[in-house]
Amino acid sequence: MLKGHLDAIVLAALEAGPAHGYAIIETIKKASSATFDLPEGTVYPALHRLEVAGLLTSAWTTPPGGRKRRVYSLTRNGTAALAERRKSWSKFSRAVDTMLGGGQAWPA
Amino acid sequence: MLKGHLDAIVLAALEAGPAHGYAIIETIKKASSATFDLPEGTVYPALHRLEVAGLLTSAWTTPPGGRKRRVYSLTRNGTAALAERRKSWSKFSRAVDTMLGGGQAWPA
DNA sequence: GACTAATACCTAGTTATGCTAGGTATGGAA
DNA sequence: TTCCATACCTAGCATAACTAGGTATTAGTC
Repeated sequence: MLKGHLDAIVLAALEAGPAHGYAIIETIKKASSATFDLPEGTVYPALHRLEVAGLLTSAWTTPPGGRKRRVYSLTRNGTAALAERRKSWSKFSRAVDTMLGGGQAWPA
Repeated sequence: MLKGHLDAIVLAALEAGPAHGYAIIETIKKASSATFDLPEGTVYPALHRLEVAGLLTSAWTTPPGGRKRRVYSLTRNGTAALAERRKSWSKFSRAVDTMLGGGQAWPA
């Protein structure tokens, strides 16, 4: 369970530039050292949600000699939402760290 | 939304010693500087879940000149589960910090 | 040429979680 | 006696993430 922070992670993955769903999954997997190996059934619906919410836009592209891809980009609102999510993650994680006692319990 | 970490927080609140539901809510509120101001409808069912799962035990007590309280204590399994939760929180939060870019974005 | 793996997308339905919104009851203070 | 804080409870709702299926193309292997 990604525990409500999926949106922030997906938005963050798109901060560096537009990408398609499958690539986003790979990016998240690599960037998190495989801690987050998200099934497609998690990510695709999330992308749809975020697009409906106006935080992303998508466009179908067909690279030469490649398959059709749906490429997502952050909208202005998406960028703002990401900043918001970062802030609330920061607050949330600091509070949990405090509750669980220091938060520095397991280095490495 | 406590995002799946409610159990860890409740277990941690009981680490210092047995407590009843209402007190647990107050403890969590204070310890988190009111970041977590949990409604009773969140905490009581969670306590029941944790008891059914064998991580807590409860006993009704009536302090002299006071109301009946249900006091919860960590079981051996509860203590083990807390350690487990701490570990997975640590892993989870480090991964999210990395994804969101350093995690040190908003001090204070 | 056939098969398999990787790429690339999708959705219906299940599950769990946390919350809303209600309810009960007692003790102390105004 | 009225109100607030304490102290417990539950039914039902909303949402999130996952399972488990499906389609289709390209590249590589046998």
